[in-house]
Amino acid sequence: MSRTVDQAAQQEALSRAVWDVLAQQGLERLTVRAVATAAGCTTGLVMHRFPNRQALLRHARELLHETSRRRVEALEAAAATPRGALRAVLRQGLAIDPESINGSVVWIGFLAAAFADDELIEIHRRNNRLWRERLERLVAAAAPEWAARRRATVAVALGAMVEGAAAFAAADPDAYPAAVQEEMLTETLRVYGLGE
Amino acid sequence: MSRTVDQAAQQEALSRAVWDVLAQQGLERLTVRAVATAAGCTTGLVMHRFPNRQALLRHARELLHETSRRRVEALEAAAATPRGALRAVLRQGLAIDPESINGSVVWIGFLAAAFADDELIEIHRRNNRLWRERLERLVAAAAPEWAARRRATVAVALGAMVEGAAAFAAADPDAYPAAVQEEMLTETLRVYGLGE
DNA sequence: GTGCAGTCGTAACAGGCGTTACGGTAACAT
DNA sequence: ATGTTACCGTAACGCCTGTTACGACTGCAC
Repeated sequence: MSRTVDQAAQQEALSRAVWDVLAQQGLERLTVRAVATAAGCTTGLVMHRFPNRQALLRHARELLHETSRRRVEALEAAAATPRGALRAVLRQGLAIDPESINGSVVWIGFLAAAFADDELIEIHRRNNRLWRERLERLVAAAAPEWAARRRATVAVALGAMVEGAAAFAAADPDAYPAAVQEEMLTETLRVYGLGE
Repeated sequence: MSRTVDQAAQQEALSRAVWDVLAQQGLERLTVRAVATAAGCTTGLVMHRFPNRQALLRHARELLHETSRRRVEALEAAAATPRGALRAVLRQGLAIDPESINGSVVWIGFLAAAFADDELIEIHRRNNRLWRERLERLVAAAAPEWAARRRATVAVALGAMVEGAAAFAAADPDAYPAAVQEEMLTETLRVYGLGE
């Protein structure tokens, strides 16, 4: 064997650099060179770790999904009640602080990129369907008496609302402050009979 | 004077070409050459009509806002009741047929591009705030007894939900068919006491 | 110590990008 | 008819892109 480095850690660092560039410079400036600069290396390392730019973006996308899935699962496990879990999981999808605003910008960037990359759109669909199933499970736990169809409809409504609010807030944080987003979520859960 | 052409019509045709490229090829392939090809001309005409690429994108963005505003106003005027108007206006924001799915893809593309263009984000904010005010007015007309705060909260909730659903449907039309989106909207209006 | 394999920076490549320059053409004013 | 002016295709410019090739370096095996 020759010199050993932590390849997975390098891939993760490069993926984080992808997120940074996407959040701070936008999709159009998401170049291999910009990612390398953000990661503090050169294109040599980037192209050594990934076969091409597409593979880099896909790995960054997968890692982002995995990261947010883990965060969501922790929230779900820590919640005291099913309704608390539902609210906590939905709340983390909002863009209510600099970090989550960044996350939403990155999310939109990846979505826009996915329309020009079959594999990226596939990753999006797979993870979005998992997200939707999770919401259905949470809604079912929060309102066990509901029929499956109502659960599904409400899960879609809540998921779409959170995602749309995050997009609005990412593009115009002053117009959509945290309090507005939180009240929107609380109020919608309440009228659906899912308030705590 | 010299030869006369309809400059506004040309700008509109080029803007439509921008939408087409954005919908069919994505933001990354939205080049001046691609727009020219889609419009059936050369880069010569594009650069003759617009000082640069940014101005082209901004014009296309403004025109898109104006077009959808006109469509919304027609729907509003044609509605029989305030609640019918609210529902019709929200409904047109969904992605429920090939045309509106295209529109949503374009919307996401412009939003992603706006994060790297100060003037594009300004255009987005201005129009998004107008959109939000329109929803507040429609909610006020549909529920005159509500306090201003509740009107505002519900307007944000409904607007965000529609935008999020359109984004989900654009990325995964099979998973979010028209019926699912419509039921989501109908159900949410109903629980908010805004059903017809 | 020597060989070797993985590491990754440097430099170059071809291709595509936005933009500019130029010139032939076409319609209007006179 | 002629001059003039806007039109817009063609071709080129320099820049930046993703990708490849190369080679110096590094640490392990023996």
